[in-house]
Amino acid sequence: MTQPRSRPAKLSGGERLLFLTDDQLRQGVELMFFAYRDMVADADRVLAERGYGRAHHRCLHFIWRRPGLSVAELLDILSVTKQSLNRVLRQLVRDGLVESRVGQADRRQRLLRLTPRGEDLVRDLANAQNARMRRVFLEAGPEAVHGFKTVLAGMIDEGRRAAVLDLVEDRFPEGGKR
Amino acid sequence: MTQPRSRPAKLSGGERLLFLTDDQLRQGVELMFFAYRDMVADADRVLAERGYGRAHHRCLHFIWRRPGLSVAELLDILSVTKQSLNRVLRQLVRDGLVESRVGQADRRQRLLRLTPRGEDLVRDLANAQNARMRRVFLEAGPEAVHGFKTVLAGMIDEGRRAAVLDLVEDRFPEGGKR
DNA sequence: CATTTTAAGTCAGGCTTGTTGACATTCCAA
DNA sequence: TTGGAATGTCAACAAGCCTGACTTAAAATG
Repeated sequence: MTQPRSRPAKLSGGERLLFLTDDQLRQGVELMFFAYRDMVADADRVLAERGYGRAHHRCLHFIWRRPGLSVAELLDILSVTKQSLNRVLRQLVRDGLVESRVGQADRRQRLLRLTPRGEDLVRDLANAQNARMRRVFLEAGPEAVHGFKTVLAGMIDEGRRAAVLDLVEDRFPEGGKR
Repeated sequence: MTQPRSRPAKLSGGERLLFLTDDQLRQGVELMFFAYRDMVADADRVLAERGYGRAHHRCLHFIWRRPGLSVAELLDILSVTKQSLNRVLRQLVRDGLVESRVGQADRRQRLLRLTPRGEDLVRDLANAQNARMRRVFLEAGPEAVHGFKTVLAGMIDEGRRAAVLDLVEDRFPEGGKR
């Protein structure tokens, strides 16, 4: 930091590791900040119309992805405290977007699923957010998208990475759970 | 740069547009969520030791990047309200991490720069965050990193993209401003 | 010069989303 | 049967964002 950014020409043939300078890393971090901010803004607009926030979005999204999951499983995905999740979940149940059933096998559990109205909102949110992604993916091309995903996957904490990728890529190693 | 770089094969076959399915878009969004969350956690740990939050980090970071910028310019980069920024900025000035000087050309302005102690904290924060980026970039390789950046850049709101990329890539088109 | 506009800062109050702590319920295993 | 673990709820608080309504100072404008 505070070093002169030397910039010796472009990536020339045998030039390796030039993409690992502090400057390159900083650019990666800054791009994550700006891109993430603008990405979530799309969904925020839809949420604001209905008086919800990002916490509600995340909650709805992962219930949609794994219908019938327990509160504990959702807690694990979101990495928040159960008290924090519960406030949000209570609103969604009260408003009829999420249904909470007592588990049959273990009656301590509450198993969550979307109601039809919940599915409607999730669809609206996905449409808002996917529009940006679709345009960008199309412009950038499959090569770039592949690199994008590779880097993002690598940024996930090592200990959780496998489980998160199972979720994202729709593999369900513990799938018989409900 | 935004051109699809014509490297055939290498990906999952010769199929076209398969990377634009709703499922692929969803994966992109989810990966952004998980990767961003884990990335900022690195800096959060350093911040928590000193009693600061992410708002302080962003503030310090962009003052470091553009020493001598005005409050209005910082406001524009961060896209928050001045009340919100001011609370944070006041703490940083009080704690001696940021210096606020009256502008010479326009004495209404307050021009911001880091003190040596501010630079120390920025360095610590950058080290914490860069460690993850460096490992990931190294593992993923320059091709993937290029794709990563291309996609992120495309996700920035079109109206602001050019200005943001000037900032990120260290070009200063409006650089004579102070 | 008088007026208007701009830059910055402040006070008051509200919302979302995160936190801890205390507690009730349910299940299971010693 | 009893104690511990898992699950969920209630209450209180903090961070960090927001809006709205000002004030002060300086610059720009007519």
